[in-house]
Amino acid sequence: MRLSRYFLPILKETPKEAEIVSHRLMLRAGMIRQQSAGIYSWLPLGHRVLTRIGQIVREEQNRAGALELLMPTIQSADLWRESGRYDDYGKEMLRIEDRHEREMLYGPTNEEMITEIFRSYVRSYRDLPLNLYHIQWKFRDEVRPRFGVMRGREFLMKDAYSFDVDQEAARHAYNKMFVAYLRTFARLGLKAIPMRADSGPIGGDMSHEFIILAATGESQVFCDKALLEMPIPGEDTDFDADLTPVVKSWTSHYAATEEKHDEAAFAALPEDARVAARGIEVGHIFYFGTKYSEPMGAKVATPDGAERPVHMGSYGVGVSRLAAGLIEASHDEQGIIWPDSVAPFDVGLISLKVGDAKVDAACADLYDKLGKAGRDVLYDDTDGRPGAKFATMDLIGLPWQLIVGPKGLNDGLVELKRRATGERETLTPEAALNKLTGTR
RNA sequence: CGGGGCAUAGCGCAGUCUGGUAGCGCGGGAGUUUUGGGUACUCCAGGUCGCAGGUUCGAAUCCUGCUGCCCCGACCA
Repeated sequence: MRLSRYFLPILKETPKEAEIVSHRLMLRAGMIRQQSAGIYSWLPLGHRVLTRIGQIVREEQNRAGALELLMPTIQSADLWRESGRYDDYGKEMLRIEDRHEREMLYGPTNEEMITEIFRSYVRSYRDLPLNLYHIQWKFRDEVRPRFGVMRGREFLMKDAYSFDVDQEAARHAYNKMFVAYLRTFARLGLKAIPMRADSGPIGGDMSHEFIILAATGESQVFCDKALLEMPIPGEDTDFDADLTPVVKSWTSHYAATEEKHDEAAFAALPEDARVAARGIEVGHIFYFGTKYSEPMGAKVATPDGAERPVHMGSYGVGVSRLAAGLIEASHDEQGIIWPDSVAPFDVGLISLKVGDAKVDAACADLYDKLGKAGRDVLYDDTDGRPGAKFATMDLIGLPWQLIVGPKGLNDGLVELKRRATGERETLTPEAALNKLTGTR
């Protein structure tokens, strides 16, 4: 993409409403535009990031055997009356009325709807296990939205729902998502730590929040340092095999949010193993048994011939929140530092002198070859000052900056800068290409 | 939902106390200059001063009501 043809409304100054760093940087980098309290438009740069995060989440859900579908944002109040949640949910639910004066709502979550889908087709335990998910916008009318997309009212979430014949099978479904989440967050370049969460009356030990560590996180968390160095299950993980050992290894170390913190247990750890940090919740998985299947009549025939309500769990990932969470976890004074896996572009190609024949030709060649090698390139072909160009690239945080100017080119050289480390390297265009198109 | 605050040009702000017909910086346009880390200068465009009433010869400024937004707390993916 040529910057001259792109829509990248950079702000030099920080809008005053932005308090936390991710919100400031998202506004300054032209990623989002607030439309109303807690409601945002995703501008092209932000949209790319959102899409890439969603894609990684999707790939890992699929790998774990979950099936993607898409449910609507608008739901009928009747459905929620079946579970009893229509009256329980309170003002956080945005209730609306259609032209026929039917009561509708903008879904804050989809347990009822997925249960309705399940019950109308599935009759036998032979069709289980089943895990259905979608990536869809949700709306929760938070009293006080804040921190940009970190805590908006409208947000993009991946929510998966598992259906199993009994609790034991449901545990396996739970473990699969547990492992999928470890992989997902690792691929996003994040250290995410599963922490025991409140599971309500049914969940038992089957409820975990996945928390990423970031200096500016919203809540205090405590954990064993060992969790930060734990190996991530590989691509070749067999999701049909028993995953209990993996889950056990992750849950056997101390990890707790402030609410569940046990000072004594934490103090029992060796001093250098105690990590007290700030965290951001980016995922939540839990088992809730027959909470919805029972009242909504989602039953299957079991091997012994009886009909029983299915055991369910649900598994959320805050996709739009992750965009902000990633920035909280990875930025510096200059701006965002995207991990390679979610960066809106792989390379920022900077022409230091637009109009100079040699520079133009070298840039065009590099742009072309990088594109053909499958790299997303943002080519700054605008007629601006070098300083401004560098500042913009640093702000939007592309992993690599390839800098082409007349001085270097006279010696047949260009400069390659790694955004994360600030390392610069002067090399030939060919060498730069090799480096950028080698391993991702 | 309790407490506090803000609303003046695209963004950041001054002007409001003490009423007299709106200004600065950044950004945008034209140009000169500069040419490897937000260059300097000149000129230009851009505002129903959040909305509605009221007071007054005259309201961004005083009064009343409303709306939107932000911050702290409680709550939450």
